[in-house]
Amino acid sequence: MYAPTAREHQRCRDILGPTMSRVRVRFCPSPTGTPHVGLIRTALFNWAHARHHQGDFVFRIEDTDAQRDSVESYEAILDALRWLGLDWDEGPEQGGPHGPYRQSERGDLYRDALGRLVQAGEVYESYSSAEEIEARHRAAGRDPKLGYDNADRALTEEQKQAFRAEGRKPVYRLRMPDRDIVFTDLIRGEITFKQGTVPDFVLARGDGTPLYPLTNPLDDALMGITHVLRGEDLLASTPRQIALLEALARVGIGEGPLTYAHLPLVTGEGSRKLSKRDPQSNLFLYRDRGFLPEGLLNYLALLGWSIAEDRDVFSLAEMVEAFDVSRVSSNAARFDLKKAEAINAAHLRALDPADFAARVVPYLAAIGLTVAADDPVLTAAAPLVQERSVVLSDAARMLAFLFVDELEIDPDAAAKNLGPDAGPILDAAIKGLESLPEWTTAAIEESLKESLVEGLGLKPRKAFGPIRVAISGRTVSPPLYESMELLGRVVSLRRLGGAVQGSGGVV
RNA sequence: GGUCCCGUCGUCUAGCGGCCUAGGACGCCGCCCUCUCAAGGCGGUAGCGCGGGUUCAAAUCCCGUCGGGACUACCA
Repeated sequence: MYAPTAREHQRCRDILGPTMSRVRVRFCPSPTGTPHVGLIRTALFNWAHARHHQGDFVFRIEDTDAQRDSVESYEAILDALRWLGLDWDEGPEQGGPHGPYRQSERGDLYRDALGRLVQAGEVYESYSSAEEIEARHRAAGRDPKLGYDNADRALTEEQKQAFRAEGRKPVYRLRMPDRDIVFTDLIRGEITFKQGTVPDFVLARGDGTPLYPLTNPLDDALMGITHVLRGEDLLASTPRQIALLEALARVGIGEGPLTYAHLPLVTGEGSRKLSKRDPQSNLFLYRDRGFLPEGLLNYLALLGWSIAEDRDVFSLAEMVEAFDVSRVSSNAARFDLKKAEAINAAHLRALDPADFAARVVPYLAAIGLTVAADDPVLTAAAPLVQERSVVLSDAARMLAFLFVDELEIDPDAAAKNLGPDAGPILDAAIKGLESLPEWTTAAIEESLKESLVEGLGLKPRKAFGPIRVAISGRTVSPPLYESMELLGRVVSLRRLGGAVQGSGGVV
């Protein structure tokens, strides 16, 4: 029977807070571009946190930038989550009590909140241009890159009138509190931002267009979010969000600051954040190659989290059971394709053979081969390639020779194994095989060994190379005798005969 | 420049003051198995950035230093 230790209990309280209220997390991508593996890792950790605590996983689309957002990208994100099996309790195409879940449809809410903040004096109109701010810093001998200097905090009505008369448009800025902002990050511990280091920031344009710094925390408040698990790249914006959440609470929206956990960055080669431009970041490239959702998710989980000291292959269900955000590592993690492949291969090998066969079908289709999931040849051959594959496209490629009419022989393989030496080997093989009473793996093996190893006195390696290439077109293939049995006597002999033409005939 | 985060094998990590002559995994190397390639088995390679301090005892706590990174938009 499970009994939490004192430490686990304390950690649980730290995570849930004193009220132990229902956990609600959110995944809130902006639909720009292709889903990034780092983004998906964030979704995974949020999802796992919600499921572990029997909480809610809210999915929200932050499409407030008409310039960059696209429907393709929106659909790609939904496609990605569905492919991976990360289901959401509230969100697009699912609904929920806090909708709409696309920010482009929440304009009224933002206007209302902004109005309340302005009325309460939490937010003020600011007319300084970037050039003016920089000029003031220079004049005062300060670093010009310091950012906004809070100069418009106390503008009088006359001054504002004067600016408007010049035709200038204001922006709305939140008045930051005059004190340090301290919060406890679930992963990093206590973090302090000194008073005065975070300038008043822009919430909305003069025409009322709400910006991310407003909409993101506001929606969190409106949707009752309790925990924010996000990339470390957003750590620096936390004091602003806390200040906003406090201001919102004062005007009757939400209950103040949330609990934060800043996940380590996912880096690429070198130690830089994995770029959106780097193909390695593109989730769909992994799907196209035939990564399994469970394999990729398992690997992504390893980027910052570990399930146990001596294990790193696990299922999603096991992850949900064990996931504890406070045990996520705080240092950046490099995306390592080799390891991702190894983890995926482990999941691939663990698949039930019929399941594996069914999953290979789309990858056969991708190379132009229409094969039914219950095709007997596929059913028989799938297990032979299952443990030889890292991704499903590997399996499809290895299986292809069984389903093509005209075998295409890899030129390198031919050069290596179908040279002049091959003629006699192929001839001897054909001669032995032709008279076989039964076309079975065992019979084929016996025949080939007899005619080549014993008959011609060849080393097995030397003997079977040409046969393999003639049969499969490649130097790497499923086990030879099984392959020949599956191919059938007629096709096998035809391919061997064809190879003789191409090699021995040249001599 | 400023603010903040981070620093254990090449990489991802375990480690929460004695169980650490630092454990696992990927990678790499070697051997075994073997019709190719895998898988599997066995063995090996390699790490606490540095300097102080606290302590009987530090990878673990503190300070400093060096190094890396993120952010620094009327984008999200």
